Amino acid sequence: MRNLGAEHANLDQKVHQILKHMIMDRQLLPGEKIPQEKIAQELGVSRTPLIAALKYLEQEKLVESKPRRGFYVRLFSKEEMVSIFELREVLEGLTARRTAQKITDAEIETMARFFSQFDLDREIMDFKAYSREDRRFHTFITEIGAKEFLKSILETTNIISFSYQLINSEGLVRSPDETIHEHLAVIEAISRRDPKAAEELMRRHFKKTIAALTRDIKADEAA
Amino acid sequence: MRNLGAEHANLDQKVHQILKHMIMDRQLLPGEKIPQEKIAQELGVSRTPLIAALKYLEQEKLVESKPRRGFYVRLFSKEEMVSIFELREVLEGLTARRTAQKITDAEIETMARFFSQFDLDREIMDFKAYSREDRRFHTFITEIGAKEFLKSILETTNIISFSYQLINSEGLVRSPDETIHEHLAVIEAISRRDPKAAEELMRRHFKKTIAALTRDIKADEAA
DNA sequence: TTAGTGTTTTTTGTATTCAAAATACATTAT
DNA sequence: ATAATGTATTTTGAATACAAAAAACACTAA
Repeated sequence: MRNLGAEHANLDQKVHQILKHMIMDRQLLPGEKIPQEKIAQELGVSRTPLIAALKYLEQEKLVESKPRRGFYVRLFSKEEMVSIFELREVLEGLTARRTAQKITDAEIETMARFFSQFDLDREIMDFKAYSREDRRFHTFITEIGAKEFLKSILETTNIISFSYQLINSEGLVRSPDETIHEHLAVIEAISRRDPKAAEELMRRHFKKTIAALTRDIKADEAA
Repeated sequence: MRNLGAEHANLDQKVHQILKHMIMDRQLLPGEKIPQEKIAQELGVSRTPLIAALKYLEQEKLVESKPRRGFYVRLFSKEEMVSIFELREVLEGLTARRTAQKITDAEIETMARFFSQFDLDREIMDFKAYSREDRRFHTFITEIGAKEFLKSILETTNIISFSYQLINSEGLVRSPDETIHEHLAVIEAISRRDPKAAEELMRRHFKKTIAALTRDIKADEAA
């Protein structure tokens, strides 16, 4: 194999992205061991950048290293999912606050179009489309309100909750008909440039999701 | 050199810890380039685990990699310090809430002894001791209230604020005589097992610090 | 002097190598 | 058959090797 060594600046970031997608797309299943030599060959790189990428993922908690045994795709329990949503509650609350402080008029216009494809009077059937819009919305807010540190944390917590959809097929904990109103309320508060309300509403949105998750867990335990 | 390779399970975690301390203790100064070969030799390891450790630190934002140029100790501006304290506000707020929910009686007793060495009627002169107690307190709360993900994020934001002392020699933004009452209020709320108050008071504590920091920045700009 | 150019040295990113550990496999004894 | 033991294979963690890029240095020409 040719020595790519000095030609590329960042082979491990590339590998990192690929692995992340493999986990998100469930090509690598939770609990599974990651075969280093095999994947390295598939990607046409040596184990060096692959291991670097795996260590990134380890810090992002998407992967776990058992010393002398290798890397395994991480498995999250429902309890851990609750912790992750609690984190998102405070982090995205902060993001919403900051966004309300610094959003531009043009951005407010763009934001107004989010969720407009969905009719409030009719039951939302297309979960996939709604889930996608949900992500787009949270990403949009993040882009405006979060600086790099917060952004990188949010990115990984988001990926975690979306890639480990324990609840239903599209990673939604609650029904769109319930959450769309909360989303619109957040949008409205940000448009008003009301940081306090934006943070409060975003947190309430997550708190409800956490409550739903907790209920699910209790139901499981009863069963 | 002896091949430690297969004897140790985790050389890079060890190197990571050492580097972290070198940054905290200002043996490596912000902006400085990290000489890989030199440090590797000092620690008696090869560049492999050192680079792995540097990549950990990169994700923690303590270090920054300029492609093809090497790793540099990260430099934070006052504005970025504000962002970091905003993060701590919401994260430690969450931690305080969780701690109030699950603290044991024994832990409450231990917690009651925090800051007891300081006399409320007398001006606190020993900044170093106070700073140490401050850290101990935040670490104590974290141990109880934060699960792994939150814990690891808190650890790095803490290190950043304490290692980049822009304000005064011990990394304190405000005077102990001011903050000790806030600390005691948080302790009291947690002892009462009042999650809401604990979170609220912890956040208020940080909000005041952020306000002080912001004032400093404005004063700088005027000068 | 100073700017520009060529040359040497150092450092970087990645591949390769290697000993030790873990695992898989086979063989024998029960 | 099943368990216990020994042997071969694979995989891991880390050192080393090496080509290309960057930095340091030296020399010449304005």
